[in-house]
Amino acid sequence: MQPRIRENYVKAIYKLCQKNKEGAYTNDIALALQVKAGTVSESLKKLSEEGFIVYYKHRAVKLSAKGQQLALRIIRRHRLWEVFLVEKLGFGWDEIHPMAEELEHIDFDQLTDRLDVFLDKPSVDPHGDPIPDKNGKLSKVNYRNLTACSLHEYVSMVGIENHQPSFLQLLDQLGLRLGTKLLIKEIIPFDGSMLVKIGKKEFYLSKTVSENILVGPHKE
Amino acid sequence: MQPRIRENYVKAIYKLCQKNKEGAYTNDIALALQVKAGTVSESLKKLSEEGFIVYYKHRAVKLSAKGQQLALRIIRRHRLWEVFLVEKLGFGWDEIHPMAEELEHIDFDQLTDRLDVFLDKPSVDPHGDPIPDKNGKLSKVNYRNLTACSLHEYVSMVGIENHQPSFLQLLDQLGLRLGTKLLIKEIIPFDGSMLVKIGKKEFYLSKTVSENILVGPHKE
DNA sequence: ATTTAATTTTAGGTAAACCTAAATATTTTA
DNA sequence: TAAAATATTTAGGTTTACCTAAAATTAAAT
Ligand SMILES: [Mn+2]
Ligand SMILES: [Mn+2]
Ligand SMILES: [Mn+2]
Ligand SMILES: [Mn+2]
Repeated sequence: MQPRIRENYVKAIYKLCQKNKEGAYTNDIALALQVKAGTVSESLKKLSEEGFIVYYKHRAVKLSAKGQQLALRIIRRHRLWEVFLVEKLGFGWDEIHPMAEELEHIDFDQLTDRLDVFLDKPSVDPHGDPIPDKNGKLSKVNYRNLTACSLHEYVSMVGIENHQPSFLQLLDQLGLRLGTKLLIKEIIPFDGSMLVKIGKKEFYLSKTVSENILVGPHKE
Repeated sequence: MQPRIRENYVKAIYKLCQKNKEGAYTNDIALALQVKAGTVSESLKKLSEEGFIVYYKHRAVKLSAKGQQLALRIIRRHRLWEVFLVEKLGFGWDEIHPMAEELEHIDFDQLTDRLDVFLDKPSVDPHGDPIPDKNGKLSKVNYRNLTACSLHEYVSMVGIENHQPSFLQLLDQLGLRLGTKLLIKEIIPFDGSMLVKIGKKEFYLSKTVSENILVGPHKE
């Protein structure tokens, strides 16, 4: 199996396993990779033979230790390149994903490690997602969803749960970026929206928006 | 035809055309790409249909205008990434080729152009090779071979004609890099070697070495 | 100008990653 | 628990980039 294709499968399975504890389902993998389910079945057999996944027919698949390692290497590269694109080349966080999707497949340990040093060993990417270290260790963060916060809480935006450009552009427009502090002034029971204060401005965030915002304590 | 494969063919043909004015021969392309001649014949037919080359059976092929454009885009990306790897990540000029060989295929105009700006629009790569501009224009340089220089000439190293790591490492060892000034103290008729003075040191360069060194006038 | 040698193309085949559609297995609903 | 719905796998087929070996062409050497 061709490395780039293997990598895309392994990464997709990794991401799906984070949502469904059970594992990744054939149809979901097919959707993620934009191929047909039959193709996925074939590929799963190969990935299993190669030792990257644990696979029993008709059951959701999980990554093996070897598969996890590979997934974390790809995610490390993806996120480091995203930092590069934003910090060094000045791209917006809504523009970088397709480029990182290609750059992540370039597999030279020296390149990754030197890039890491060049970027000052960042711990998170421009979307607030943590970057695995050289050994594939992923610092687990304890982010809360904005909708889980209580009235009058004062929090800081640390991540997002939706990476669509349109969502990122909306956040830009609202002046919401990583590190932005916000105070919850009011929670509207009717539609779940909330009134927040950011800097000097106050405005409403729809539930759909706040559901996709992750926050941490506003320790200063 | 898959973009990466097309790009490797087009680049190989471009390079071969620089040597043989006639064009690129099937066998030479096969050698450059490490495939069999039969495979090249097939591919040439496709590249011709796609309009990247001018192809008559049993004749050496040349790039069309469209093919040249593509070649220069790839070469631009290759050389810009090489500058990045050396200037920003601190790699040696003997280590970067395989990485650039992969990076050159990442095709986002914005990425290339911003990288160019980030690197201060370099005009040459770490090997002294000129970098095509955004419009594919390649400033043609007028380098002379060191062996073509005369006794007591004072010149500056501006390029090389051999990119093998072992050659680059030898130059490192001798303290010869781009911009190094050298004075030709003596030319030995017997083996074509020359005695050169670099800084305070003097030593002999074999003909094999000096044949692969390109120099320009030592204007200061 | 032949014959020989070298080069290139063509013909026929393989393997990988995809597809569609039929068959099978699992899960849900009645 | 049997039928219906959903999910997955399998079977058979396509395309692309590769291969080998034979055939055809071109170039070189008698
Ligand atoms: Mn990818
Ligand atoms: Mn990201
Ligand atoms: Mn390449
Ligand atoms: Mn170079």
